[in-house]
Amino acid sequence: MMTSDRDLPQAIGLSERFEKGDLFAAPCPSREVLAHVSSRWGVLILIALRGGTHRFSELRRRISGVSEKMLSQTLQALTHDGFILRVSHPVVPPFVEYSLTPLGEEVAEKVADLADWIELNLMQVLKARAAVEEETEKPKPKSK
Amino acid sequence: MMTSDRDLPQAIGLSERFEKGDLFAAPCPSREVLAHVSSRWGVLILIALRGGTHRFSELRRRISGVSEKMLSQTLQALTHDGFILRVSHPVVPPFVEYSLTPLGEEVAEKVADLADWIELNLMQVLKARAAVEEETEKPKPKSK
DNA sequence: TACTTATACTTACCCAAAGTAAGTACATAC
DNA sequence: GTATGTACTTACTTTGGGTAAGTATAAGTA
Repeated sequence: MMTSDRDLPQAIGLSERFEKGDLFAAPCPSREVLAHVSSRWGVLILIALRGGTHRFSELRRRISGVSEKMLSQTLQALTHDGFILRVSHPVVPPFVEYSLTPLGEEVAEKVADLADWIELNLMQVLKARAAVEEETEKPKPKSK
Repeated sequence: MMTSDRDLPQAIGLSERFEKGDLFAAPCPSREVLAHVSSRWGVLILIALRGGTHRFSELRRRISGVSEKMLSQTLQALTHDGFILRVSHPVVPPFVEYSLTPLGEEVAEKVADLADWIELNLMQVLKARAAVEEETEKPKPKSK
């Protein structure tokens, strides 16, 4: 009963049912796209590439904490979605360049806006956390 | 050697080392905050609450596909970060209201911007995918 | 000559996070 | 007295992410 969407006839394709995209609908492909760009490493990759073209190993060094597997995997997803352009030079050792497509630059901007907000307001969040913890851990210090 | 940050003396706390937040640094708490707001359900919850106060069960029905466990868990994380205000009325059956704090409204706006972009440009992404697949699956149809 | 380094990956393995299903306490409606 | 609705939590299973190692090749070093 939670999956009422799945019960209706699916003669028409997903892309026709969601020309505009509806994130609140479980079967809408926009959720997948959002998952890619808002993923832990997707965000950082998009922001890093705003600075221009980068090689695989440059991204790996820039983004502290990514494993090669996840970097590769996330780059593939974003390339597949048309946000990133992958140019491979068939030389040895391998030389591959990644850059944002026009579509990618647009999302990257939105993602960067969000990231910037978080970086700028980090202290406020940390303070809010402390306040919330105080309230919930000792319910009545000396309330009226 | 990838975790060079962990090797330096940690006499000072994280919040002092990152007053401004640096998402590219693995040990910065801003990554955690970003993870909460950009998580699969975090995004949808924040957007849903932009429309005003909602009860737990209302959110559950609105956000197609969330389990009660994940809704509860994500609400707790966002409440803990100070983005959401939880007001519990001690009646039976339970009545709990969730709403955005001023801090929450700010992030929610950024998140909604990103979400809106994705919903609006879904078709472009879907087309880009088709194009990418075509290129990679049949390398040379009849190239020059 | 042999060893090391560097590149851009993939693959096997493991564990933590996410999803599923059921339980809880109480009250109102049928 | 059986069912329903509320806001959760808990136990269990599955999936995804993280870690480490492997791969092919060439230039650099001892």
